Amino acid sequence: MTENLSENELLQQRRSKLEELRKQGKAYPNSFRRDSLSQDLKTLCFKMTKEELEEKAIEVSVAGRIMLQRIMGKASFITLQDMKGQIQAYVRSNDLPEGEYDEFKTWDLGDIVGIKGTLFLTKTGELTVNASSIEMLTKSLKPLPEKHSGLVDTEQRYRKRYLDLITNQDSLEVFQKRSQIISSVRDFFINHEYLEVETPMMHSILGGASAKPFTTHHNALDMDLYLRIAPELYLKRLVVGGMEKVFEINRNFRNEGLSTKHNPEFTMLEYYTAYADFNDQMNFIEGLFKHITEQVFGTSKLEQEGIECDFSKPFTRIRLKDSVAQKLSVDISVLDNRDFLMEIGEKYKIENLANLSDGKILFELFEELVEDNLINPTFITGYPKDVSPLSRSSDDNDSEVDRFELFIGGKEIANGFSELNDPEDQAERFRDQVAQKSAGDEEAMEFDSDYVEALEYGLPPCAGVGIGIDRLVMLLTGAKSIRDVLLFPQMKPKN
RNA sequence: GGGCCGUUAGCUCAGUCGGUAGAGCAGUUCGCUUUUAACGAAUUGGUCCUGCGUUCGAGUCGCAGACGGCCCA
Repeated sequence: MTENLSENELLQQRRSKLEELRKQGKAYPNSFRRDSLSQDLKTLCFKMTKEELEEKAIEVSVAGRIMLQRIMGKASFITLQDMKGQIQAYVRSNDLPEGEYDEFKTWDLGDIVGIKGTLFLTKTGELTVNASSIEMLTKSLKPLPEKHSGLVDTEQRYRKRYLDLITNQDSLEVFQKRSQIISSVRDFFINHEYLEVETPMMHSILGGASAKPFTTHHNALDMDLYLRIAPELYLKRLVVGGMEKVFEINRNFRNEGLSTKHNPEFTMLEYYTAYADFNDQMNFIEGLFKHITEQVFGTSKLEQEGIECDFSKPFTRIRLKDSVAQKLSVDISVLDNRDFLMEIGEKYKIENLANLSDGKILFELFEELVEDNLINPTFITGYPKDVSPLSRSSDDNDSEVDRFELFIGGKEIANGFSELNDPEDQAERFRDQVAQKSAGDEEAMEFDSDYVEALEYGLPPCAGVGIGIDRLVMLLTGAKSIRDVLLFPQMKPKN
């Protein structure tokens, strides 16, 4: 927006207040230092009586944004908000130098101020700073959203997240929880001797997942690069290099539509463990979830879609084919029958049916019929090989791979498998991907010969897992949209 | 990509059958020394998302578009 002459009256009023501060040399100072945060003071004084507080006469400096004002003729209450919450201050004309109270009365909601004074309890028992000195630290030129409702307009909440955070406590709490969840994940891995690493975000070969990429260009090298869709192939190179336990928490980019479940950039946890298989990883995940829920929420029991889930108990494990057979109330053996699969596939309107392999049809049926109903934490195993180009083939069934996905609340939360470490098998799977790509599959991988070479040096038997952090945070905070767990979700620019 | 819904004061929202644009909060002015969504009185403030059309007259009806939300693919 361009600055124009007919500027809003509210803005003009505040600007002239700022001009007055400038004249007095009191605009935007940075010499005030606080020594206390709102919630810390409340915790400190929690059990003290009015008399005890008076006797101790605790001197504090607090700072924050004015969220509420109750202005009276010669004394006022204001509510300050800082990073930990809110605290009330009592500003009395008699306790301030001549003229300051009148100046104080021109302060606006949203201004950022510093206050020094002594703690006391009001007659209704609220901890309050009795101001002995006050200072305007940052004049706010724009009025805050309405004080009761906060910022409601969804679009503005995403575009101007700072206003959402100032006025909506719930929103702030989601992001505090997000931070705690990620810390808790890091703790868990570091305690289990994993090394945190960062691998390239810009890839010259597309791989590690099935997705459409963003493309960018490196000028000096005059070459196109993809923003990564997954870190997998780099992390496994590190395992070849002897980093036997590695994890990375970082952004992936996928060139797809936006929805309540998708943002073009999203955060992924991936980790790899040498000398472990997919069964070990399922056990490990159970431990991870128990750790996160207990550490962040203080309980392992959280409600999902109206059902209480206990994350301290072992998760349900069921084979993909069994779950589909159960849903259809048919014997598992009929799912090996192509004609039957075609018939059911038709019934559930699966596209391009004739060109799909049996495995792919089964997979699509699973997504269509079963996925949404997996509310309690459930591991699905026995994935078809042709939807899993990087997974190790199952020892006892050549058409399946040693892979699982974890579903909670009807959403896919984790995907893991025993890694394919046979370079010849891997080369074969890449060739298959390339064929699918030239047949028009935009999401197919490219042949990564450098990766195959790494495998030729020897990737120890290992297993890896990817967990979508945004979805995990949605799950644990009850957020309905991924935009509610991303500070700045992708939006179209206005104008 | 398709369907439905939304966009009115800084914010939260009303606006009937097409006939001068409304409230609460915020702001301004006055009063008020323990209030707490402070209170009482007065008062300022509008690109009704944009464009085109219908009409004597459009916030309201029609068409197109922008942005957003939800659902579906």
